[in-house]
Amino acid sequence: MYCAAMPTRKLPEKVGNSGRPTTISDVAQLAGVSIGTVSKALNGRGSLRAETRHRVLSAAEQLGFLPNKAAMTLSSGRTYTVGMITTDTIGRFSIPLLMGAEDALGAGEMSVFLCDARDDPIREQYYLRTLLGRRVDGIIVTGRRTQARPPIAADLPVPVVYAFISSADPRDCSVVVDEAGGARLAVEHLLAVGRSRIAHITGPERHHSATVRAAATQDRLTEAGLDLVGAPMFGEWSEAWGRQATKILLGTHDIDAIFCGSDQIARGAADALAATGRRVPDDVALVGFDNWDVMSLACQPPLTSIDMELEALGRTAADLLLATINGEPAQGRHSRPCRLVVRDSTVSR
Amino acid sequence: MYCAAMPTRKLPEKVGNSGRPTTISDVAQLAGVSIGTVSKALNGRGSLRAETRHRVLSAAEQLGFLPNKAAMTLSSGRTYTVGMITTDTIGRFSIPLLMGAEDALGAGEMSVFLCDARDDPIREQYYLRTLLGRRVDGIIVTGRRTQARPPIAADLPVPVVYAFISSADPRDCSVVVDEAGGARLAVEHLLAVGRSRIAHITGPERHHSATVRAAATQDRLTEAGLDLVGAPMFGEWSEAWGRQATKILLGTHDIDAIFCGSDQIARGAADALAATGRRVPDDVALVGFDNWDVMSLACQPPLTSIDMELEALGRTAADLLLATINGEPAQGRHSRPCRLVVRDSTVSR
DNA sequence: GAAACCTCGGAAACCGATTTCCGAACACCT
DNA sequence: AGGTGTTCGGAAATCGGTTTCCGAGGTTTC
Repeated sequence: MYCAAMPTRKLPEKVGNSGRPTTISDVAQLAGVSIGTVSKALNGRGSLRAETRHRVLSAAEQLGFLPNKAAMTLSSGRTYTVGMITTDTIGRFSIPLLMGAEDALGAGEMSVFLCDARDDPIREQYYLRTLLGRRVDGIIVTGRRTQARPPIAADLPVPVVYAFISSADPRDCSVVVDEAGGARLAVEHLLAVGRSRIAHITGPERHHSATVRAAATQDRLTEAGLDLVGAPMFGEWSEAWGRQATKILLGTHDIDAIFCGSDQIARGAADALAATGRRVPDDVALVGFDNWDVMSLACQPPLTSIDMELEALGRTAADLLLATINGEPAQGRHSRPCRLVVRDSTVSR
Repeated sequence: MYCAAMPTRKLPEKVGNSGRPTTISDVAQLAGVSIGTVSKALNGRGSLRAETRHRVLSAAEQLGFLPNKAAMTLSSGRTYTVGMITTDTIGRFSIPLLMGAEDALGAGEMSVFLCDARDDPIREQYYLRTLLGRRVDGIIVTGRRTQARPPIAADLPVPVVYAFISSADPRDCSVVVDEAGGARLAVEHLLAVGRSRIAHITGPERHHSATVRAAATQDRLTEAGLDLVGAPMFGEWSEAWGRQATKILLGTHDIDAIFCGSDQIARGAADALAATGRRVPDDVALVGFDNWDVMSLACQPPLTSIDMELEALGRTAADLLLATINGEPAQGRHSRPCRLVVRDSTVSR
C-alpha cells in the first residue's frame, strides 16, 4: 500500500534512480546469466532461448538499464555523435539547419554537439580538436556568410559536410542554397504580376550573398528584355538601410517594384513607401528574402519572400554525412532550390 | 621543396590525419615506454624523469595524439558533457542561455548536447533517456514559458538545474529571471521621466510572464500613489496586437506612457502611435521588454527596454550545475535581476 | 661492503560494453 | 549404446585509457 508519509523507497523508476547507474553486470546478476548473454539478448544477437531472452529483458526493464554509450563507443568505434561547427555566431540561420540535421539524424539516435566559433579561427581549430577528441562520427561546418571558405582542415579522420557555406576545395562535400535561383524566382514572380520597373536593394557588396543575388536579378531581367532600375543598391542588412535606400530611390526613379536582399530591408522599404504615400502592392510591389516570419508576417502588408528552406538543407547535409559515414562518400557541391512564398506585398487580396 | 603537382604526402598535421586515430599505444611505442608511463606523462601524475616526460610529450605532439574521451569516460565515470533540454522550441531565448552555459562550462572543456523537446512530453522523456544513456554529468532544463513546471523526473542519478523556467518542486535548483523586478524597473523609469498616465499592453493572460509583469506593474504604480490607466491589456506577443491595443487605448484613454510586455508589442505600439500622429517620446513614452535588438533597435525611435540578461542566467545555471557536480549541491530558487536599457523611446535625445 | 632507501617506469587490474570461440547438454539416428 | 549434430550460454579477449602496486636499479649511509 502506498502511504504519502513514508520515506521515499527506491521504486523501480522508468528513468534512472539516484544511485550509481545500473550496468550490464547488474542485469546479468538479476537475470542469473552472464554479461555476454545480456548483451546478446538486448541486441538480438546470438541464439538464445526465448525464455532466457525474456528473463534478461524484464530484468533490464526492472532495473531501468540504459547501456553506457561510452563503453559501446569503445568497442564499436562509433560515437553516434556528430559535431556542428558554426564559423560565426549561432543565430537565425544555424538553428533551422540544426533542427533539420537533428531530424535526419534520428532525433536522438545520433546527437549533435553545437560549437560556436564566433568568427575566430583559433576557437574554430580548438573546437575541431575537442570534437576529434570526442571521436565524433562526422562534422557539419556551417556559417552565416555564404562565401566559399577554406577547408576547416586537411585530411581529417572523419567525414565533413559543409552546409549553407561551401568549402573552397571542390572535392569537399558542400550543400548550399541556390541563391541565384532564389533571386530569379523573385524576379519571375514580379514579372508575372505585371511589374517592369524593378529596383534592387540589398546588403553589403562584400557579402557573397548580396552580389550573387544582385547579379542573378539583373541576368533574369535581361533575359526578359528589361533592365534593373538604377544600379543594385548595396548597403546594410538592416531596416534602416531599407528605409534610406527606398527614399533615395523614390526621389530619383519611377518604380513599380522593389526586390530586397532580406526581409529586414524589405520591411524598411515598406515603412518608407507608406511614409511617402505609396500603396503596397498597388503602386509598388515588394519582395523580401529569407522568409523570416518575425519580419515577413509583421510587415504591413505581409511580405512575399524567398524561403531558403534551411531546415531541409540541414536534413540534406546530415543525410550526406550519414551516407559518407556508412561508406558511400558524397562529394562535391550540392545546390538546393529556394521556394517562393507569396503574400500580400505583391498581390492584392 | 614544396611542389604543387606532387601527390599529397602525409605530413604530421596539427589536427588528425586520415588514418585510424592515434592511440596511447602508438605514442608509447614511438617514445619507447609503456602506456602507463604515457598516461602519467600526459597528465602530470606519478614520478617520471624530466627527460622521459619530454620524450613522451614530443612523441604525442608528433603523432597529433588526442586522447579518446570515451575511454577516459569509462575509467573516470565523467563525460565532461552536459545536456540542455528545452521543453519547447529552441529559439531566441534558448540561444543566449546556451551561449552563457557554454561560456561557464569552459567553452569546450565540457560540451553541451542541445535537445529540443518541441513541447512534447514523450519527446522530452526520450531525450532524457538518451542523455542518461550518454552519462552526461548534468542536465539543464529550460523553456520559453516561465510558469513553474513539474520536475522532469524524480530521483535522477545526475544533477539537474532549471534555467529561465523553474521546477514546481522547491527543492530543485532553479535559476529564474526576476520578471516582477524588471517590470518595476520599467515603471520606475517612466515615473522618473515624469510620466503618470501609464498603460500596460502585454501577452496572453494564460502566460505566467504576462500576469507576473502586469501585477508588478500595478503594484509599483500603487506604491507611487498612482493607478494603471485602464486594465492591463492581455492579448498576443505580436506587433499586430501592439498596434490594435494601442488604437483601442488611444480611443478611450488619455495616456503619456505605455509599458509593453514585449519589444514586439512595443514596436506595434510605436507604429500605431505614429499612425495617429503621436510623437514618441514627447507625447507618449514607450518601454518594451526583452531588449531584442532586432526589434528594439529597428523601432522608430529605438526602444527603451528591459533586458533579462539571459546569457548571464545561462552562466549562472551552468555554474550551479558545476558546483553540484563537484559535490556542493545548489538547491532552491535563484532569482536574477533585469537591466534597464534606456533608448530614445523614453528620453528625447 | 652490505643494508636501507629512493627514483623511476612497467605489469596488470579496471571501467562497461561487444563479440568470438568453445564446450556442455540434449536430441536424433543407426 | 555410441556417434553425430544442434542448440544454447559462458569464458575471455578487446576497445583505450587511468591508476595502483611493485620491483629493478642506483644512491646513500654506517
